[in-house]
Amino acid sequence: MVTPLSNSSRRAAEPSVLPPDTAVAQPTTPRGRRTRNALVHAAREVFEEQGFHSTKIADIPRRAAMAHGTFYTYFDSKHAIFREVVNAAMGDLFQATRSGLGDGGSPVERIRAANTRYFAAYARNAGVLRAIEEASFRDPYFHDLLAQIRAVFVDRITIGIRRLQDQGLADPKLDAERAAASLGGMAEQAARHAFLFGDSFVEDLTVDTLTRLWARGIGLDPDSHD
Amino acid sequence: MVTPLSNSSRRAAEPSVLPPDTAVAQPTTPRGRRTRNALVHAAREVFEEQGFHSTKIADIPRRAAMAHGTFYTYFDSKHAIFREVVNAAMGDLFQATRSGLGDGGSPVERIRAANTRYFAAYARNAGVLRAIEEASFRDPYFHDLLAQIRAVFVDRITIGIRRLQDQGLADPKLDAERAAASLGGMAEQAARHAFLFGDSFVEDLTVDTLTRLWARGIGLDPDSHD
Amino acid sequence: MVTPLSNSSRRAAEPSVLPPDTAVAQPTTPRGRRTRNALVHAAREVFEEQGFHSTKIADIPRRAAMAHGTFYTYFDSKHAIFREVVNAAMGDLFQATRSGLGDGGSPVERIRAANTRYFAAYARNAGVLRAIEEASFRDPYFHDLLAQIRAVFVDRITIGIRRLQDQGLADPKLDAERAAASLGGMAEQAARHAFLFGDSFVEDLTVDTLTRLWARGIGLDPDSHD
Amino acid sequence: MVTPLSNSSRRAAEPSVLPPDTAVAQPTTPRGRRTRNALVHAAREVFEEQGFHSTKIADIPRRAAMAHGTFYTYFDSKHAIFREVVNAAMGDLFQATRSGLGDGGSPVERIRAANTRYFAAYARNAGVLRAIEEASFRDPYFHDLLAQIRAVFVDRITIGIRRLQDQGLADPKLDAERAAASLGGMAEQAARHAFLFGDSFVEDLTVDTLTRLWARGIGLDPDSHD
DNA sequence: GATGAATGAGTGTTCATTCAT
DNA sequence: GATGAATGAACACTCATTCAT
Repeated sequence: MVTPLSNSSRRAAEPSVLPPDTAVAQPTTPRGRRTRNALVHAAREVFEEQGFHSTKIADIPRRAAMAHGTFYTYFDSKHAIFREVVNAAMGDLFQATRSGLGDGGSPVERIRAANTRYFAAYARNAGVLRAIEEASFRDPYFHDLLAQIRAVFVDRITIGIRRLQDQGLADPKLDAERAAASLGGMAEQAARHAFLFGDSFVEDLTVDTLTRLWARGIGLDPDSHD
Repeated sequence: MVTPLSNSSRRAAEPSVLPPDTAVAQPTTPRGRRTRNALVHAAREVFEEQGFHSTKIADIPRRAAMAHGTFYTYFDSKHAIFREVVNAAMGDLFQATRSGLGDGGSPVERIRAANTRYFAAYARNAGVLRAIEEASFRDPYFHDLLAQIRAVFVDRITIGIRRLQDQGLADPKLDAERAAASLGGMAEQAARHAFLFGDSFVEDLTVDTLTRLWARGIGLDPDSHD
Repeated sequence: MVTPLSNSSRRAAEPSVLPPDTAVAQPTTPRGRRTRNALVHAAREVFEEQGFHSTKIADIPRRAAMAHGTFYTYFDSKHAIFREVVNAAMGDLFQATRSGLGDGGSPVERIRAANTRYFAAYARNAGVLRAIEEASFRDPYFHDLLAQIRAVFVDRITIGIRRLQDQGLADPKLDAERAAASLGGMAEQAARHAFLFGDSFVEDLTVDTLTRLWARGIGLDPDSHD
Repeated sequence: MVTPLSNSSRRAAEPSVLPPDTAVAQPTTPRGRRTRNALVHAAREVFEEQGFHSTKIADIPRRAAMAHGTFYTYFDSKHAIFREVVNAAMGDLFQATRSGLGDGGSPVERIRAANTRYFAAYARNAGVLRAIEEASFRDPYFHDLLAQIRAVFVDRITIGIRRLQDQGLADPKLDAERAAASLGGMAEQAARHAFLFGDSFVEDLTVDTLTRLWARGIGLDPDSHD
């Protein structure tokens, strides 16, 4: 889902979505570090432009203006360097959707704010997210990664719904976790279409519609301001 | 989205999502027809098992127990035979979600019924849908195909929402088309997770949650029975 | 060379350039004869249009609007059917350059007339001649065939030069046979460029220039009329 | 025609018959240069032995004792490497027939000398010329290349004939360019038969006969020594 | 005889990976 | 470390030929 809502508490124990790196070699010299960074940077560009499968390993050192063989000094495979690219992008996604949340405003306003931040973060990382999705069809590592990312967001949303249920504001008959999965999926799908597949996207209208459906779906009155 | 709602009317003019076939040769003899069918069946199996990109052309005639070259008697490319497989699966998807609809019951019950049929049809064709998604990342033909399929479902849903708005049952402030896209996306995403990615799926609960969110999202009371 | 001059005598013993056919089967029924003829006719068209190597066996029955397999009822190979096509064309070439020759006029006029007939016959069979040349690079059969055709023409020319030398009209220092080969080659090359390679060809001027060079080359005065 | 005559002047502006190279990669290291050269050398051998069409790409790296894939490091296609081979051979042909020309001797002696040099250069490059002719039947690039080569030689001869006409030595009624094309064609055809098709070739006799026909054809007395 | 489907050896091309310099 | 050339397994595609109907 890769979708927000509250998040509120739990600044600490977000499960590590980012598995340990298994790069071939960690550079020991500054020169080595520079080369490695240049490769990762080039890789992000190439993956964004060409997607995962169309990217040939040779494309990456070529983009970084270095010799083909240099790639293998630092990475085993396309898979390995893509992990690095993904880790950076996912860090941004989590940070952006977490920071400055959960404070003021009515529940509906907080849903709207979370959705707005979510769309912004998704848009920034759309190229990488697209490549992850593409890779996930054949690569269990990236499949699981996406599942973990979604779980984080679903957890956040679940907590938010439960709190609203506890406060008597949301429909107590809803299965909070399943509702969170559904609503998060709705937001993710909207973002996928807007940013991965290039469907027309009018931000305000989309966010507004999503927020109305979401709020009313769980039993809030989207037009109230309490 | 690949999601239903009503549709009721318009049994006739669903726009053709299935582009004209461009097969290399149409067999003229029964034997040829059998061989071609065997290839298409084998292809469906292989695509379901291995996805689109991992499938090598040679896998298909091998699965059908015939010579490699026979493939090229009937098809130009992996792309060409996959179209055939896809056409059959999409035909089922449209038929199943269309037939026997829109009749009795309250609006909420009709939403529930449509979602139930949708999930069933999606499950039957999950393997092919997964391969289409995979192919769509690199192949504009399949990208557009998915867009067209979604458009058909969004249209159906849009019409249903508009009717409920006309009847004073649904929130008139909703942008019907955008709401349709969002709700259809919610259902599609749920189906994707359940059937493409193997998330746990408890049918009744998922359909129930979706239906509640959907109904209340557009302003219906999910617990009313009118 | 494939070039004329006199020819005069020797109506009989022209060496057989056309080797025995080795077709797979000679049809015994009228239907079979029709089928076989249709194949040969189609083959000529296809070879003229596409040349020898580019022609695929399947092209020939397809052009003749019959089943692919029928080809093998009558011919073993592309080579075999091409022989048939070639035999017919070579027959025309010999007949046309032989008939109505050697009669009236001065020696120069007879040379001019022979060249004119030669160019006409070459033009009629240009497509086949081009295909023969193409085939001759890899196929000794057609290589030898061209050599034999040239030999016939060179023989004719040699005899003509010898007669003129005997009559005191041509340079007695010339090696008649080698001169015949050279002059025949000059005419053949002119025809190749004009008809095989599509160089510009102004018939009168080309024939006139060739005839002047040829006549004066062997010692005749091209402007005398005796 | 690929035939000389004088040329004398115009040492400079011979039109470039050799189109720009379109090689895939130019090696940057000595090792790479060695490999590429080895491929070109091997290719020349293979093309000379087997002709153009019978040569399979795999034959070339095999002859050079390297891996199949190495071919594609430097060349796109058989066509591309053949261009390299051809460029070298054509360079020799032009240089050899140009250098040391036009100096001493009577006009007839200069024609004889040019023919002698031409036959020698043709013989050195016979294998490549044969392959070019073979390729030219299906490949416009090589067809045009042959046409350009001939045009260069015809130009040279035309200029020689015009000079002799201006000096009152050659028949003023001759169309110089067409005569050049004819005489050049005669020489080329003689060379083709001798070196491409293995006809018997007695150098002195052939050159002598050609020279006599050529000289007398344009109006010179082959037995005069002025 | 005629048909047209089936066969599979032959060839071209790509690209991840290794390795000598 | 960096370089870029060399490798060869993997895969796509063609087409002459055979053969059951």
